[in-house]
Amino acid sequence: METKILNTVHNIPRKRVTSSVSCDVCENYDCLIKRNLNDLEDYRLVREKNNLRCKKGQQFIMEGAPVNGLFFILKGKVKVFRTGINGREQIVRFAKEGEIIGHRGFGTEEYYSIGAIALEDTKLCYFSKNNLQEALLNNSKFAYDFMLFYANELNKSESKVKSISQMTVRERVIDTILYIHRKFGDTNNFLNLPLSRKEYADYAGTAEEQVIRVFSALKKEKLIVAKGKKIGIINIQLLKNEVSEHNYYLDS
Amino acid sequence: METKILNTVHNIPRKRVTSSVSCDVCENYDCLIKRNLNDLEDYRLVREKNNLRCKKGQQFIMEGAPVNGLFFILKGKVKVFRTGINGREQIVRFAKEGEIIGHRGFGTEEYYSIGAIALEDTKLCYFSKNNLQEALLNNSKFAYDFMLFYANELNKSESKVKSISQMTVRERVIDTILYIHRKFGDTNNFLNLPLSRKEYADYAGTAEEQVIRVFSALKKEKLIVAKGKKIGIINIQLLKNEVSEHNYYLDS
DNA sequence: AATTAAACATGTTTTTTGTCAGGTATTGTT
DNA sequence: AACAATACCTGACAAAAAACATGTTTAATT
Repeated sequence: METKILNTVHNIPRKRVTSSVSCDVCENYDCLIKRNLNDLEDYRLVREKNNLRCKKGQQFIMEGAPVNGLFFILKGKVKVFRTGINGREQIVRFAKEGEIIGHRGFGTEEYYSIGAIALEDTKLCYFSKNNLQEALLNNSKFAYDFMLFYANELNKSESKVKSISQMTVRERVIDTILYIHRKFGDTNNFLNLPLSRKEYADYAGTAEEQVIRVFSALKKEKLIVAKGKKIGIINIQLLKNEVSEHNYYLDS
Repeated sequence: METKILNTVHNIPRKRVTSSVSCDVCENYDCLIKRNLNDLEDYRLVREKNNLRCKKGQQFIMEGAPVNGLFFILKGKVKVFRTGINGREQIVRFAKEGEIIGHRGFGTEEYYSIGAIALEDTKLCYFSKNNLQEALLNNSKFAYDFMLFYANELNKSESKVKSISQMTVRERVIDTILYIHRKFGDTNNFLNLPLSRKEYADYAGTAEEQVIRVFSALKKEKLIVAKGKKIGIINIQLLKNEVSEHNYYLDS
């Protein structure tokens, strides 16, 4: 158990700092920075940003490390987690292009309460806390956008509180499948983000065996197909129906 | 079951609009508006604010009602809840002087996802969404403060996700007692906010009977005293120890 | 003061979930 | 191809929690 925690921390290859990619040419129009770029070009925020590359499986935020800045995903997929009792991993969310990582530490928190691991080769943009603060305090529209972003995150988080405390294991697993589908979509009817049963469990807040059982049941009921990590949804409506009483609305 | 939901909605005495209390003379220095008052005096936000009075037990936010503004508690205590499956009430949090109610609806949400009930006679300040928006978009410091506020709320909410999914019922009940104690304090060793076992259950995410059982156990173990709704903590350290592995940090 | 309703309490049963133990299949590595 | 490692799967059992039943106390109402 103990070792498991440590495993995720040691032996991490150094992040490579690439030549900085300008925000001007960025394609992520969902990105909060990009959306406000017109007003921000003069700030150090965008001039001094850094780009990082992470290999698949690499952890780029450690739980407990001091917060010096904030990451945006330029390209790739990431899982955000925290370690609970007995080193039990809890996956907070999955993130893709344009999303922010580490913002939870931006408030009064001095240290990251979460860790982040790249699920595939990932490019990140890094903005320092100071530069961010400067931009926010000098641009009310930018600060307002950031505020709305947090407000939405809050809504999602609270929906999750509700789900966890009121859904059954089966419902939570279904909800997780739908979440992955909403967020990452599918190609050839297979979800675009391959996850292990363990990862489904860590997100749904249950044990690996339970996920396996639910998957087995859903396969028998012809609601999904599952070839190893490749999960396909056969009847999304029936799945949605099962969780519809609870406003399923966790993240998008 | 169904009727239970409805009961909370009908037959509500009209809110009385009192002569507006100026923010200048307000004593709630924790209030986000009050803290930024120097920069905000020229905005309609503070000039056009309204004051409302609620009797004990009165609901002043209905789930599903459109969001037109935002409430601050000038004086009193409030419970914020949402209705889950089978009309099962889930208490999101308790709030006191200076705190904001209804901010979850401020993001993209058009309708309140929560309801709010006064737990004692309560005075509220009401700010319209438009005026708030005007002030936020013209004052970066104010927007930044609001952003930080949401960031902190997010941290709390996510801590709660962690707790709920990893704590036992007993731990969650203890955690709730400690939460009430942190937030409302005690006098003569009795918590300042009297709640029913049902309300403890709705906050802790369990059933009334479970809370009663845990209370009984804690009484036998001489960790608390309980005379009806009056709950007193005897040994706070032992209680804290039981939940310390989990970062107990939900709200303050 | 009597009556009713609400809150509190506890024992029992049932359901759900977690854990353990032992498999097989799949994948990756040498 | 052989091997190890990992992921996947299933059954059996134990633990936890929820639901039910029922009784008692306390508070509210007439």
